[in-house]
Amino acid sequence: MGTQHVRAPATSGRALRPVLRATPFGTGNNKAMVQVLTEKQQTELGSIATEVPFRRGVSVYHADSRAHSVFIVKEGMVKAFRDLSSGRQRVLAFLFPGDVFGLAEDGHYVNSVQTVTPTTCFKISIGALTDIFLGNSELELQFLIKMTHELREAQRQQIILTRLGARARVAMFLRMLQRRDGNDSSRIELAMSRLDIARYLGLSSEAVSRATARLSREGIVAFPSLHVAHILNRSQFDRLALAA
Amino acid sequence: MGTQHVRAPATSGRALRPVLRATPFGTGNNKAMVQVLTEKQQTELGSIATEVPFRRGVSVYHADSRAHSVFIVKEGMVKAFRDLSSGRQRVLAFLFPGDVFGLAEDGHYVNSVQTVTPTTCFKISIGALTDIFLGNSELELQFLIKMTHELREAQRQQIILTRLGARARVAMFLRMLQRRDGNDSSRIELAMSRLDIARYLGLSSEAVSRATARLSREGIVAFPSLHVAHILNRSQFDRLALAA
DNA sequence: CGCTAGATTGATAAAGGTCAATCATTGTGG
DNA sequence: CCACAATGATTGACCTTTATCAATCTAGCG
Repeated sequence: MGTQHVRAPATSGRALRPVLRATPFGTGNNKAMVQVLTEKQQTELGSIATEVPFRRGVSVYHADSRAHSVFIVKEGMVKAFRDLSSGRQRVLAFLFPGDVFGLAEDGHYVNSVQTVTPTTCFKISIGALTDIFLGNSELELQFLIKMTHELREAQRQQIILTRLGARARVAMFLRMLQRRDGNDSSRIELAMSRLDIARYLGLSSEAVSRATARLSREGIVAFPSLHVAHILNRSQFDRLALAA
Repeated sequence: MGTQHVRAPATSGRALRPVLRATPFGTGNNKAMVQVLTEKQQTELGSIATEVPFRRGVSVYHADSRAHSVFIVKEGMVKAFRDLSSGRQRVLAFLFPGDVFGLAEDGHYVNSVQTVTPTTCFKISIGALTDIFLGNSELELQFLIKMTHELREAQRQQIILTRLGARARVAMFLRMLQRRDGNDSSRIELAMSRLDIARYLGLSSEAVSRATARLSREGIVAFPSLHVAHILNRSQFDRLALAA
């Protein structure tokens, strides 16, 4: 149990200002993820949120446990996963600042969530959240937009998981991280382990190793350290990563 | 263009009564999908909906086209898919009565949608829908619940698409259809083609053929016709289908 | 500075993709 | 209503890919 429940209620000091990032329904954002909350919405949401810090590699909650809270990542990164009966683990998503997790089904969490890096989350009681929704349908709309966005991400992932070789999967994964970072820098931070990448891409960790080794050998991507990637040949890289 | 736009506004005759099926956030439904709209919500939604019939195998809309409407399946079945640059097609979901599709990103549809069987949909202008959301946050909440539910489905699919053999994937697919039908009958209707099943399961159509042949040879599932499956050995079947 | 978990590399084998041929089903026109 | 054409399904042979097993290797961490 890594949960520390270090409280930081809105009343103590500065008000909390959660950020929610998504691609809105309407035109105008060129499909980019943007902050979808107005200042007013941030304040209202912040008023029912607490800030919870987690160390790296600790559990936020387990699948099938009773769901009391919804979380928004403020800082850091977590993984949402399920442990399969085979003993293996499947990583369904990596969640970054501005991402939501913890919306339940039938009162229970569907996935397990663990931190990958030290992470701070906004924690919001599900009851309080739905209460606020009743009086603030615009805020609620932002959550609807966010969940739609996450559905699209999951569907994109479905495409990657089939009919794509290990090399291409790794390339698309790197591109995903790159776009998350926002900057178009050729330098990409890989906070998660190779094993977690494998669990996310539906490959064995060996296959991930071989794919990175090959990308490196081919001069497309350099890996100066385990947790840093550097795009060397952008055109080759894009050819792989945009294959889908 | 299969769209016929045969209008059936709420004012002409009986009011439309859309059904929205999902697993609510809260406890009490044993994870089953239920109708989440109250009669009042059905009426309100129906008042801005039209009913649109489609023949089988026609396009409802194309990916990346401008999004004007959201759809709810009333009767029949559609598939949501993307055409990949390789020329192949990936089926992301089959949608049944009570399912929603057409929520956009950046003003454009994300997937293409075609009917598999003759289908009737409720068609709702996106503008009218978001307008209604502003004054009816409870109705909006049902859509949030629905999108969360669809996200879970997509994640379940991610699990199936990796680390599961062709035989097990087909078994899980049959089980999914069985649960959709609601009844626990051992008879399952397969309206879609083998090729669409393959596109959904991330397999070649040959692999689907071989998997069904093997299930049949092993006496687990019989296929009296191309579009009907019959579970013969329930325990063996469940062992395969519940593997994830 | 060693220890341990994670990462890499190599050899082998199983699973599914691909290509090719045949069979079945469905829809069409006579 | 039937014959035939066309599309979809099945089966077989072969090959590519990746999982698996096993042996090092390395990077963090105490």
